[in-house]
Amino acid sequence: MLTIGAMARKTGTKVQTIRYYEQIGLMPEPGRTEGGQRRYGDAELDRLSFVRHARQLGFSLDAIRELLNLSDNPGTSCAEADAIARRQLKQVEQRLSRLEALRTELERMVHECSGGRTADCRVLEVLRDHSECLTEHDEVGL
Amino acid sequence: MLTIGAMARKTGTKVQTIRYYEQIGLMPEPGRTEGGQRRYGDAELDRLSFVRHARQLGFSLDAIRELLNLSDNPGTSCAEADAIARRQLKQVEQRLSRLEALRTELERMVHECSGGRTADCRVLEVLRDHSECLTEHDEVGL
DNA sequence: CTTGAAGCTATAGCTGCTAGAGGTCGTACA
DNA sequence: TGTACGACCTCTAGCAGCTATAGCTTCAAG
Repeated sequence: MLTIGAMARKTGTKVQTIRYYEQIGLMPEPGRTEGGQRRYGDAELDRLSFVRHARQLGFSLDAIRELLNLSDNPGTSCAEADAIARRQLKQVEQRLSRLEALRTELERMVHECSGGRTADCRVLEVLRDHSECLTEHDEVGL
Repeated sequence: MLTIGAMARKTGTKVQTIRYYEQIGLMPEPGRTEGGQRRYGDAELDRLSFVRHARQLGFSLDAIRELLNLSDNPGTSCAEADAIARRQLKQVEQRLSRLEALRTELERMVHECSGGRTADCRVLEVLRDHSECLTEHDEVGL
């Protein structure tokens, strides 16, 4: 039987975060000692690992909830899990291309700065005048 | 004289967001009509454009506050603005490499899914067992 | 003079945690 | 058996950066 602290150590999660997952229904309510402290078994450890791993891959808590449901019903088609993963991949790709545009723009800003006075600082100038941008970059969004 | 709605349209900002920027001191308190409605001039429009553009480039509101201060004092050295931009560039580069690792991992998950039952869905399997990952991907962080 | 869009304030909510206060439990050691 | 002390408990508030709602007032066109 694992304490919440042991769970936290094994999964690299903060104790508070585990309690938060319980609160929002991602983790089940565990058993308690007589004094009211949580005690976990291996199933809960696996579930928490699943959640953490999915978070590291950038899945939202809502997506993870769905994935957990699918994982709990092993007979159903995996098409849905696949769809969720594809959606996530698409998002990551979109973010990547936006970030690449930003990198280009920032590099240009930084390389053109000659180190003089702010009056003619290229960094500030570019920020002042959007038309100087080579790329479109509307919304960074995560 | 521009209404808040006109400002919003011209800069692609929500009206509420402009009021929010005023509240946190990023935008100055504008003049008002007798009835209490905000009226803006060109200086405010420029400032808001600056803020929005910097946001699109991923700068935090705190960084923008600093950049605005520098922009307001044209005599000072632009070294600081340069430093802020470089910091931002570094962050973007870090995010890029993390996202690239995620993309690789997600692609692998998705490509290996054969479309069967969730019992042996590769997507769920990978999530269950972190050791199957080829790359390290601790923390996505924005 | 009326109508309706656009403005106003104030407050709460979103995601995904994280931190703090103030108190209780569990266990190892003397 | 007592006690010390770390780990646990609940509850609440806070972070970024907005966004949305409710309930009201103002502005400008017809």
